[in-house]
Amino acid sequence: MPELPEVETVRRGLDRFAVGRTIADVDIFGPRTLRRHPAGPADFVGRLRGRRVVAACRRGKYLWLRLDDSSHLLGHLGMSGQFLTAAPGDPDPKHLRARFRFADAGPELRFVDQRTFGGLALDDSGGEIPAAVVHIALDPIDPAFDDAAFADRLRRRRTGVKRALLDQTLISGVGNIYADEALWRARMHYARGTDTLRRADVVHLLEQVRAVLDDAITAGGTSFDSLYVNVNGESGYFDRSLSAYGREGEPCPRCGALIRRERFMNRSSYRCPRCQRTPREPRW
DNA sequence: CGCAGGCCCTGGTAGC
DNA sequence: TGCTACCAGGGCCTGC
Repeated sequence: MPELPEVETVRRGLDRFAVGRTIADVDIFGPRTLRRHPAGPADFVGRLRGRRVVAACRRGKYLWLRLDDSSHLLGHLGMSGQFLTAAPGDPDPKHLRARFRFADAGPELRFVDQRTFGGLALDDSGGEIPAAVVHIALDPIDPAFDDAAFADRLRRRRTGVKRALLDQTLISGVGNIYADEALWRARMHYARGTDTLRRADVVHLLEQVRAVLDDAITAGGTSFDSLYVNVNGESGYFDRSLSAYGREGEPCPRCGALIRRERFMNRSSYRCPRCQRTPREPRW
């Protein structure tokens, strides 16, 4: 599933593929992809025609293209969204949701999304970042991320540490996979109460979050192709590097105990029962 | 305000 | 074989 590393890989792809080009026309397929654009598809398409792409930006799992009139073409991949490139006239893939044609008649950009949790919107409210992104916290690889402020906020919470890592208003970009991986690296149980963490525990956890994100971005970067605007997150390029997530019944790479899968927050959590002991007062 | 849980969505697969 | 149930889970929304 696309989390920060996958979305960053897509952003880099869009940076090379789309920046500097002018949008000639857009096709929208189906009603769901623009559900966050209340003005509707005609408005969306009308505002995009003739706009030049100025920059490809990202915060957490949101990405957007800044356009030459200071509006933003905002996208979220959800669970299955992909941006793909194709030659004009190539057959439409299943689950094609949007097609962007460019004035240079070169390769087009397609938004493909099987499960339609993803979506697009156009924001021309004039802000530096799209209004829908304002409430999203900085992500931990943003140079402006404030470690001390994060530690303070986290320790004031009264919840489990994994819930907090998945809260995009506290720290963005971390999803189920990299939360489990970072907690495994930090030897921390997902139900550890945030209010029981010492400041040093938070610092250490944050180091593990950054390490796993950096490793995944590096892996995504190596598999990146100039004409294929990666990536669906299911392509598995980082799978071999996962230590706990998806490895139920396999030995912990650190201690050999068998990784467990547990239902938590209506999704699966993977942990090593020896390295990540259940706390005395868990906060589920 | 903080926090928890429901809901949206579809294709693959396990089980009967 | 064909049906049902379950699984993947990010983010918005609601209710307490």
